[in-house]
Amino acid sequence: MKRKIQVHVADDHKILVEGIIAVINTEKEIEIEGYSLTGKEVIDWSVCNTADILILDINMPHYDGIEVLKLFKLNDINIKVIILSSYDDVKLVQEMINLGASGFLSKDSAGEHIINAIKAVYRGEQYFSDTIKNNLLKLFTKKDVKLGNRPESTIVNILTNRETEVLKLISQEHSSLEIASILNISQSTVDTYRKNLLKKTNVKNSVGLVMYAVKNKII
Amino acid sequence: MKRKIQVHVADDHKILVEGIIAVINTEKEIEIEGYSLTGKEVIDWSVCNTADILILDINMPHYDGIEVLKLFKLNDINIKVIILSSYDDVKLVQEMINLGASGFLSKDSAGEHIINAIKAVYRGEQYFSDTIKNNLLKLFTKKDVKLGNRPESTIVNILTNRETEVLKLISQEHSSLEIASILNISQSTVDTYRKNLLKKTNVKNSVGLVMYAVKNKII
DNA sequence: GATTTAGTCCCTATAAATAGGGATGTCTTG
DNA sequence: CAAGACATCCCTATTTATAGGGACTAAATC
Repeated sequence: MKRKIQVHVADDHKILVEGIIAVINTEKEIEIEGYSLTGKEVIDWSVCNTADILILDINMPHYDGIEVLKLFKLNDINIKVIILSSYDDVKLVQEMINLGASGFLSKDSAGEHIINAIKAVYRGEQYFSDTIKNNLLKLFTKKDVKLGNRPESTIVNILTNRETEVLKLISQEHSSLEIASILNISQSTVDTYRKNLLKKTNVKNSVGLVMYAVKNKII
Repeated sequence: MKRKIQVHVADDHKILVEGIIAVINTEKEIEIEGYSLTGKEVIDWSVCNTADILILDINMPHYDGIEVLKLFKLNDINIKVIILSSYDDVKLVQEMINLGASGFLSKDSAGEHIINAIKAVYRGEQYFSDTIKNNLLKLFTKKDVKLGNRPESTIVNILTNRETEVLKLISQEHSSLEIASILNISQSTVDTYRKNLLKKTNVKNSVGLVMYAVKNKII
């Protein structure tokens, strides 16, 4: 008898997890290996897992999806990952591909897409939901136009780790001085990050930064 | 044969909707009347609905849950509503009770709770998920302690119209000077509103104000 | 080996936000 | 009518944030 595709689901919304399990149970070739409700649980589970595919929410308590992926990369854990995202954020997609994610599903897509995504990723292919595909296309066409004029580098602005850290702390209502002491760096450095953040995110002030952070699920 | 409880589900995440439908289908006494994926669809559906209970996400495109409730109230639509929320925001709960909601489920609660919530609300009771219950209790105990000392009025802080206007403009990255010119008042006045907002919302700075605005769906 | 990227730090200024106080007129409500 | 809530304005002073510049190191990339 053919071995079924083993899937692990990680999302902090239990209802959603149950939904995905229900959908997957309609498919003979796939079966649920288990599920996690926090990033921590995923990390613990990953140490000695036997599943083929992990369906991973990017927005979870303790460790979020991106941190999970980073840890996977660090520790050479090679499970295939399908990202489950509320926002179809193209900037995040790029980062997550680099971190080893193979598929991208948005939560507003129908259940049948999960099945297709799992099968595709199991075959070694990449899978993108339609909304994400469209957004990626838009981005690439935009990029080409800009590159035709001048090779501007500020289109796909991925924040650096440090910039993201600072942004998180800003969003937690910390002042530059406080952030400096938390990160053990000088206030000048924090101010530099603030300047770079404003430039990269193309907003006017800290309020804009927070809105950016909220929209991009950084906090 | 006894008539089943008819439930309509409204959430922009189709996977979640399917999950809820799957959970509800395990229960004999309840059946799905249909579902909506946007606030607009809910409004259209509500005009001539036959369902007993609406499970409503507060966070949806076009019209969000709160706007839907407001329209229900305006048009005297009397369906029983169970709110499905990612945040267990107590301040919103209060507003939504006033707008006629009967139940509150957080998305991180298990599927069985949906069944219980539906049955309770169908019987005419109110239903609150555990997290929301705890938060409400906290709020009330806090209130009582304060009232024991001095009748301070600043516990359940509802912002005034003008304060809300200013908060919205702050969240749109405007400076105090800009806000003054937009509202045709002096900058001093805007600064006064900022001070009052900081005090009422109990946050440290503009960043905190924006986070407050986001959490309370003011923007 | 040269270039780029990320992270770090500094200087000089100006603009904006925060903190404390007080004050006036309107309108509603007990 | 007195009390409170709301909206409006002003003053002083300090703290933060923003804007512009430059500069160094380590690591990765070309």
